[in-house]
Amino acid sequence: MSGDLTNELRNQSGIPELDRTDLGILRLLQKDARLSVKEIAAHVGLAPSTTHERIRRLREAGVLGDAHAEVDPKALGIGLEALFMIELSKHKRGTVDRFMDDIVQVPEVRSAFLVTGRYDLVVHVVVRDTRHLKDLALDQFTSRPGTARVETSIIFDARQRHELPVFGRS
Amino acid sequence: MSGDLTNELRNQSGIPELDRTDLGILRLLQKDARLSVKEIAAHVGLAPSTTHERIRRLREAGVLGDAHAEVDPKALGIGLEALFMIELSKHKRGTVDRFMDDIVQVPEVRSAFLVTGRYDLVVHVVVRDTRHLKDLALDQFTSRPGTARVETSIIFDARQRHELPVFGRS
DNA sequence: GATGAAAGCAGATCGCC
DNA sequence: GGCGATCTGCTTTCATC
Repeated sequence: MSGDLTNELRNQSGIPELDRTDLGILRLLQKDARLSVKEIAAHVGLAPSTTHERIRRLREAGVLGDAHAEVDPKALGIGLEALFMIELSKHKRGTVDRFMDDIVQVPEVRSAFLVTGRYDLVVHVVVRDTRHLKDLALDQFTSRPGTARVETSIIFDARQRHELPVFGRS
Repeated sequence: MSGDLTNELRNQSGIPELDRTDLGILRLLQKDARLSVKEIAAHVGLAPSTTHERIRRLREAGVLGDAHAEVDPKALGIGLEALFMIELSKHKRGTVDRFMDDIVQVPEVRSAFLVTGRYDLVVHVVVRDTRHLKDLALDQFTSRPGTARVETSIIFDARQRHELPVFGRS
């Protein structure tokens, strides 16, 4: 491992310069992380060895992160998903950071957002059924110190994009 | 390929029975989809060939889906994320489904949830900056037919879990 | 940087238990 | 269903340009 290689890729803002090929590689791996180097090479028009080196550098620079497999929630007994919209009573840094750290440890929590606006937190949870949702809301959220109010929104339909857009830097 | 193998795994509810080993494999691949079959085999205590067959069956049954690589948003010029909380004026099936289909095609949209409660939709978007966020809100959401009101919540902090909990079926 | 060749290793198949 | 041997093909490295 050479830290110097990483620095070569980075400009003063700490963000590596990415060319069309890099962006192509990132796009393909966001769509399907199980693509072989050979397949990616064919798509971006380079040799497998070159493509392999590009991928290695993108990983080393932290631009390309881990890959995560999707699993069918129903197969795990997840029958219901919901959003908790939460208002906090205290807004001190320590309290809020602690709250985020704590709830992300709750198994049913899939993601948590600290936001501006009417609510302070939006938390996406997965549960077995409505009974489970009630228990989760009461045990882990409504009763938590620092929580002023929790609104529960059942999720009827969810859509996901796995490819981030590219805006460049100017 | 044999469709019969899939059916062997499934019970009358269309969900395959999963044993401890299957759940272990799913847990590992959710955490890191790039683990080799050999590494997974070592963790679950089976031979690589057996583990390989387990993984093949989980994929065939649709329990194990695609894998997606994470990319650093900053490297793509994404400087800001937000949630749009949307109230619709029409709640007919066709209108709502169409709305979901449309917005998930917008490059800045990362996920969209159709929910119960005060709002009808919660949409997670990624943008370059506040100017970009304003343009996106006005051009793609506020002005869209069927939209009654849009509240914008800037995301200060976001946490994600990649491992789903297991609730079993009883 | 990119390349092709070589080496090393993982994925995939199969007969057997 | 699980196992180990086998074969194939990909990943990874490296000398060369």
